[in-house]
Amino acid sequence: MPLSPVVKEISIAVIKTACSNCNLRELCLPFGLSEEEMARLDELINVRKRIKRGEHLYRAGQPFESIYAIRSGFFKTDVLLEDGRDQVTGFQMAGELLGLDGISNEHHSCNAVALEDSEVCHIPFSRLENLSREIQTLQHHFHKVMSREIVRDHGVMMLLGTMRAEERLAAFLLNLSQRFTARGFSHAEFNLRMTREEIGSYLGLKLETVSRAFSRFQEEGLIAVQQKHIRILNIPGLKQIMSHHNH
Amino acid sequence: MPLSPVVKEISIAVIKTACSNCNLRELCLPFGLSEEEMARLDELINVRKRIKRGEHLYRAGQPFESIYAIRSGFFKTDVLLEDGRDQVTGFQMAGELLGLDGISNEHHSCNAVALEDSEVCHIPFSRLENLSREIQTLQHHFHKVMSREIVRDHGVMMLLGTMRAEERLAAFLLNLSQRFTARGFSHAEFNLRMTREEIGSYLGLKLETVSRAFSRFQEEGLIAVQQKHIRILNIPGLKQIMSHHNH
DNA sequence: CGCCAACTTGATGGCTGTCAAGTCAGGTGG
DNA sequence: CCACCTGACTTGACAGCCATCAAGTTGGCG
Repeated sequence: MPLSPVVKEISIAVIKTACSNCNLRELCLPFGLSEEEMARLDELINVRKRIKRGEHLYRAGQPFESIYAIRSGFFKTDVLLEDGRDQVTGFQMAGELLGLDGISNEHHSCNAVALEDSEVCHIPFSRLENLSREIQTLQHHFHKVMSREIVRDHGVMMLLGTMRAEERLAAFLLNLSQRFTARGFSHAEFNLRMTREEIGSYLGLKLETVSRAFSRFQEEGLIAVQQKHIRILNIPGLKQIMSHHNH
Repeated sequence: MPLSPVVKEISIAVIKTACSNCNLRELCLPFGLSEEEMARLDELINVRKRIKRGEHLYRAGQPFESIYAIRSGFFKTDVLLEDGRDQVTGFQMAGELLGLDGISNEHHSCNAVALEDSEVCHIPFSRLENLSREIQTLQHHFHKVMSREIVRDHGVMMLLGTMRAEERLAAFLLNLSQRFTARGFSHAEFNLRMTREEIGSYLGLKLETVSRAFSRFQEEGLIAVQQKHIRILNIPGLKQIMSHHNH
């Protein structure tokens, strides 16, 4: 497990918050809870932090105490190998949880970095465990969230293990589109928060290959790219590329 | 989520069992429990099933009801894409849990196949949730196990995203060796339960590439290969290959 | 003994990495 | 306001790793 160097203090503003008023509660941890149960969750999740673009929410090696729910913004997580190689393991957006990897060792096993100015809800993990021993719905939903993370990771393994560059990028764009849609944003038009290099790292490709694939998609009329701005023009076309698997 | 066809009934022998007598309890779910707590877990995990080599423990698409602890034997899990591609997502051995991916959807998202005659303990999941609402140690340990699975998957993503063929195979062998050691077997000599094709699928390589890498390791005196029998001769050498990352 | 699956080894080709040069956009300072 | 600078991106040329195709070998089992 790579240990990170001493961490400089990051500027985090702290605000009161409440799940019961949060418009993400259908996506996030409170899903399925009654009014009264949600009030109890509110007692626990009462701190919100602002993280500025580029700042770390946590770093690999730091003691694990809390998980975080993204209230707004965009994050990446990445892992570092001893020999200097690193890889982005995921991009997280509003309503998703960060820090689940830290439960296993009592230490975080990856870095979480804000890709834009963001706000997260701070959830002390032992208190969450306490509460989920009392609220079955919460317990079960939390287990589902962890399990979903495992399933997601299997999907990424599939992508990395069996797909070619353009298939990977198509899958990536479709995934982003679907997640933006679930949050009420346009499914067809969005700004990428990450660089080509970060996309490449996530997809197991070099940034040049990502760039070429974007250009190729544009030539074929599947998308319109202008730097970080993406418009998806042909979703079925992308799906076909994703599962072409041609010989 | 790929749905599997109707599943033929598999021959499963059912036996009484008990965690308190199990020599894997330090690796498995009962870890850290008191005598009395373990007795309560025993009430829940009272069925053991035999799975013969080649049989499925469960299939993608089947309703999820239970997780399984491997009592003895060896499994693989794999996922299938709509277009026919598939990939092995993991190899599991004694003391490890199977089925965690099914919690998220109420349906299994992968297939679990025995690679040798095996025995598993059947753990009804809702009863496990009930009990872990009462036993904090059990709850926390279960969370750790799920989290460990996430961390493991990140490691595989790293492997698939950044390593070359020989690095992947070295990492794979070292991982197997370490897990055999943890179970009291020789760290240096073991039989592979899986084919070259299954290793390749897991590592994102073709079977020919796996075979060539084995031959290369043998030429270099790092291992001795005879079909499925492996002797590891030079662990530091393998570690060096794994993290060579040379230019 | 013969068959078959699993494996090994060789030859070739293609995808993607690498190296390099150039373009673009945004931010800073004069 | 504009020039400049820098990081991000694009595009091209080439090379290398691994996939593909093919042939042969091994070992287990009926």
